[in-house]
Amino acid sequence: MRKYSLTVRIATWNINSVNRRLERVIDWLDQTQTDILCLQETKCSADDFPALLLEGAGYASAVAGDGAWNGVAILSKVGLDDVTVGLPNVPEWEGAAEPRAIAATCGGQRIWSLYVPNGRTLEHDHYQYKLAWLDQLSAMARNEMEEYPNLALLGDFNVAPTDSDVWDLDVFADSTHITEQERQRLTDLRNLGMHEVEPRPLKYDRAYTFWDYRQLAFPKNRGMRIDLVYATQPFADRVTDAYVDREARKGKGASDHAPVVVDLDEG
DNA sequence: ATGTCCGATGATATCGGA
Repeated sequence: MRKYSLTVRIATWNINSVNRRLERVIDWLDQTQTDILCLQETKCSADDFPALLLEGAGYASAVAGDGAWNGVAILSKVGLDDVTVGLPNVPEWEGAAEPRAIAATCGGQRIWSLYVPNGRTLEHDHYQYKLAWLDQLSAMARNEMEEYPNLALLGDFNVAPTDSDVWDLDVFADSTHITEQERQRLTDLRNLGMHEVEPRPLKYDRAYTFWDYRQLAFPKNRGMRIDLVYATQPFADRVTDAYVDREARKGKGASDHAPVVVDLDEG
């Protein structure tokens, strides 16, 4: 339930296909009274995005998408202005710029919805693409911090910030998501003066945000915390709560990610 | 409670990606 104080509720959720998940997303928005939702892996073109149905639910949409893969969006019922599609100087994958970043100014906040490349394996070109992409993310943040005091980067970073953010470190030996190189890119964001907004778990010790669909990973809590929020100091100072809504990972028809929710004092 | 799910394809089963 909403508190009586003035709060903006912002969330990020990798939904693994917006069209497969639309009813769930709209129900979740209604239940949680979320004001701004960053989506990743919408897996649909901007033209096919269900903007009218979301508008019926009270949300304006900003969308980047070109088909079956990737795709990001921002939904907002507190304003959606100055939309920017894509990172400046974004590295290409196989000759094309992928839809992995979108920004908008929602109320008083500058919000980015981000889907960082997975990297696949350490030997794969996709891993170098991931590192280069994260470098451009830092470059964007450095520039936008000057213009927007209340800036936040939310999304699926595909990086576990610490060893405690994966369920079994041994399983990830020689894998992406935990390497020093990837974590250095998160350190780069902190060195710019951004702060990680760490969500509290609603169950268990760690606030994982992703559990593989396979091998009963969710019931066994074999998860990873890879959906992250980085914010400027003025933004971070307004945070009154942050948590992972693992309930949204339950049941048939769930995404393999749970939403990260951030409550912000409107001041 | 749960032993995968998504979208695409010379499709109606198989594959890449996650």
